[in-house]
Amino acid sequence: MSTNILTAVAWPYANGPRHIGHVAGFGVPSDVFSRYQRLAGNNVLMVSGTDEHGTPIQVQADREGVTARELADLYSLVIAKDLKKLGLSYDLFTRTTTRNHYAVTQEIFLGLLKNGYVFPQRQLGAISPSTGRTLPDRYIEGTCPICGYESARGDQCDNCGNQLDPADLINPRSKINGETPRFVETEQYFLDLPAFADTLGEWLKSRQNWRPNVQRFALKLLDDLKPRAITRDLDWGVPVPLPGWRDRPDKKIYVWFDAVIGYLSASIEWAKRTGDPDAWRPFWQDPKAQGYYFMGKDNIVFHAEIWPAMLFGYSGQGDHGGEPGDYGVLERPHEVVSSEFLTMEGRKFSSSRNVVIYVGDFLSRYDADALRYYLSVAGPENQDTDFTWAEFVRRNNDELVAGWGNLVNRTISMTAKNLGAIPPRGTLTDADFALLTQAQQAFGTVGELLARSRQKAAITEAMGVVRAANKYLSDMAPWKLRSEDPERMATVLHVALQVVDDCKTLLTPFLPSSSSKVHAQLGGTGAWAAMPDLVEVDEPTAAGSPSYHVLTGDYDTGARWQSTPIEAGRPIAPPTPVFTKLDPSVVDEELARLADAAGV
RNA sequence: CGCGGGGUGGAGCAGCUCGGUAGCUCGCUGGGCUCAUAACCCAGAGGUCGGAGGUUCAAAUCCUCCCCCCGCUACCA
Repeated sequence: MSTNILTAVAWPYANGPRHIGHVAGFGVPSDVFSRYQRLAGNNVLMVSGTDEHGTPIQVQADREGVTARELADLYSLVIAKDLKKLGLSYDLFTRTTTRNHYAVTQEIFLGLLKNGYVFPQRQLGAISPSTGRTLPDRYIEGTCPICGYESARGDQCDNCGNQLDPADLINPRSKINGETPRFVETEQYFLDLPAFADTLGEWLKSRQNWRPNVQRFALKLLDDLKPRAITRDLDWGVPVPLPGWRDRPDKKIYVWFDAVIGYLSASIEWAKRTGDPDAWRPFWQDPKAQGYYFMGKDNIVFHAEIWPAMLFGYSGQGDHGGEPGDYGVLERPHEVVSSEFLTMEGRKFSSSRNVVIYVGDFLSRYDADALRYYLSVAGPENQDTDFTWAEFVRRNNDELVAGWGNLVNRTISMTAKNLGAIPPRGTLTDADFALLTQAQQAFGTVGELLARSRQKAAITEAMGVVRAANKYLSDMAPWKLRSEDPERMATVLHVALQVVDDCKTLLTPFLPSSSSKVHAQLGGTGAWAAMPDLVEVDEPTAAGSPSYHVLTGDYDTGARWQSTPIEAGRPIAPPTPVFTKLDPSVVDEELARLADAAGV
């Protein structure tokens, strides 16, 4: 009995390349989870895409002298290529600028409106006089009316710490171009969040097994629910689907409102591409389906509060009641899996200050699995963690290479040199049996940890089997048996090879590329862990729209989360190292590169 | 009193929900082995768990107060 599992991965924002902190939050954990669930025999739909609307894209486009669309085109592709290189197994990684996404967003908006959860209201907001666009608080600075600090932000003074209203700033100015913002009353649509206070509270309290910090944080948010504007004065975004609004160049749907709808629109797009337009429904409408949402902690508010509220409202389940829209009653997140933050050599990642390592740069110099290993074993799963190059090199060399890589290498090398093929096994001793049992039981323990998103504990457990196998080889010393007792040597190698094969499977969610290599070195045929493809596509049902690139793939290779008996007789060739040992000098090189970029 | 997370041997972390001789990985010291990308295995040194107080037969684990670090504060995961 397999479960339908929706892996909903936070949508990277396409105003520039993404750094390793981003993929630590949403990328690697969601892929580890999905790959495990597929191995475990569940139906997984993993969707995401680039988030391409909103002011920051527009601002960045202006800065680079291109249109918002051109900027989004550029970085959407850059990001997709990076994620492909990391081996993230999206069923569909698309974009928010598709016709399909616009249509789904507008349907959700109208459904909420019809049920009374969206209403218009006038609001005082800052506008850039030169462009007529909304100027978000964070783009406004001025002199603090309380302490006189000259670089106070629109929402808060960094000097005295007081919360501010941008309209109160003395000499307010735009951080984009220095002009003085105009504060005008404009009409916007609002999402009636207070109408979901009870529904959300009940739902959140009923959630089991969430990471406790996430659940606590989400519940706390409910204490202060206010209606939230879901439109903006902006010409870059999804049109508001109402008479008198649809064609207005200065009113669009708020980027966050459309971004979270991406999970649904991407599922629908995926279904259309499979040839069964209804294929998305089992992942969204079946109460037994499970949606897991992966993100960094700054996104909790959108996934544990706003998105569920939207789903409740669309399904007619808030204080105002209502009827479900065309998509029917939609299921809420089963679990919001949020990571904490990764810092960089003790400092916060900052693209603007060049305290950053971009995914693309990283992967041009180091293997994807080296990064995936680091992020899995030392990532910000439950607390903020610091990325240091010294730690990266150490983890790579002392754990990945010396532990797992060496186990593979010594076992296969000995087999190739002495036997040339997987030997049959003779009578098993207690020690043989103990090791084989430990490996088999690991499928239960590691699997259970992965299902609960305890990935650090899971990979640590898997590496424990690697260590046990290395110890087993030392204890058995098969190299001494070559002349004394070749038959016993064959059995020892058989056991070791079996456990290497088991470890390969146990580590597949974390290290898909290298597990595939091990699979091949053990004489396995066919693909083991499939990788995503980057393909250029057209809109499924909107002829004439521009084509675009998506990530997709067929990930069912038949691999399963279990110990599979190795076949005696399969030829074994001398191995080539699976992992690359790094020279300690890369630490200094990278630190120099970083200092150079930051202009320190 | 804005909110959240954290302070455990040299480094990175687990344990704390359901209190009972402090655990893991790495590093270090000594030894073994030589199949393996000088990798692997064994032994050992090293912490009294940010500080103070309290509850208890017993606290890293519960309560109170304080100190320090990090992040968030709503279009930079």
